Amino acid sequence: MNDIGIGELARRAGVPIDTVRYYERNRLVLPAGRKASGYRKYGEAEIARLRFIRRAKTLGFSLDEIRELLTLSGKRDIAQIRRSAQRKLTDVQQRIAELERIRVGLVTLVDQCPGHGRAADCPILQALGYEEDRP
Amino acid sequence: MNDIGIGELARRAGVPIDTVRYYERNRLVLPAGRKASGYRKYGEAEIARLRFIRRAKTLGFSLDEIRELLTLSGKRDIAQIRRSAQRKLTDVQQRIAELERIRVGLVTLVDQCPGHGRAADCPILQALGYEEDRP
DNA sequence: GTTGACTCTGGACTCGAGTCCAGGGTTTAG
DNA sequence: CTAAACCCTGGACTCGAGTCCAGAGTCAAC
Repeated sequence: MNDIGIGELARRAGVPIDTVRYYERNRLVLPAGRKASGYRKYGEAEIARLRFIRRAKTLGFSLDEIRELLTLSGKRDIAQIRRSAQRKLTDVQQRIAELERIRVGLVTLVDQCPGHGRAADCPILQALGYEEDRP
Repeated sequence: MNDIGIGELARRAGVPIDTVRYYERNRLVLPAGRKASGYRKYGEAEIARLRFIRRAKTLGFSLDEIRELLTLSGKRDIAQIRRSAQRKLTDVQQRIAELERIRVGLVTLVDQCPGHGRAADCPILQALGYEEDRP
């Protein structure tokens, strides 16, 4: 079950090989080990990790943020874990709320759009144009 | 209420001035007009638009995608609007679902983390490591 | 009517996140 | 044994999304 090469890893995780090596250089995914030849070896854990990275990226997290997310549970200091996790959590909740607004805007657009509106009437814009004069 | 300059627009929307001009070059925000001097003029609509762009970006949308979102309701062909909006909607729903998984992972981490786990036990990883062998 | 803040254009620069070689070794199927 | 497919390192390249000038014009207020 373990011990797949970088090629298979890349295929199973859905990213290019070069990207895997790039992530390694940036300490996001380390090989489980190396063969005598120097070939990288990976297992199931690395596949999951890569898939997580891929998803988190489409959600707008930077590689730095993803690295943080991934190392959260590997930390020693529990208080610090909780603080970091709490911060990320707030962030994630905000993102969900904003996507929710966009979703509502899109639904409105899909099933009620009169087709005659100015840009200013756009339900998506309306869903997002609110509050906060100084960010 | 209308007729603010690029400086005030930038301040109110929370983006740098250069970015506003950059967005203009890329057809995301056009000035409402120009003064005799050539100075750009903006109104409330542009503030809302810029804020929308800022938020959408943190959600992982590219400028191209955001342009699409913004022009959706300005189109003539209703059928096409509905198709595009439907596609975006699916996308947005997926993002929400994945953020929801991350959120659950973080909550778990925050209020149940035993502090002794291997990386493989990380609730965030677990929340995202699933399905799909070929993407 | 000059000073300081604001704006213009055009182009160069940066930075994150890859992507793509070149020039080699390794593994495996036939 | 050898060809095809895989993998290695190091470094150059790209692309999106800004960011930062230089050199020059404009506006407000004193």
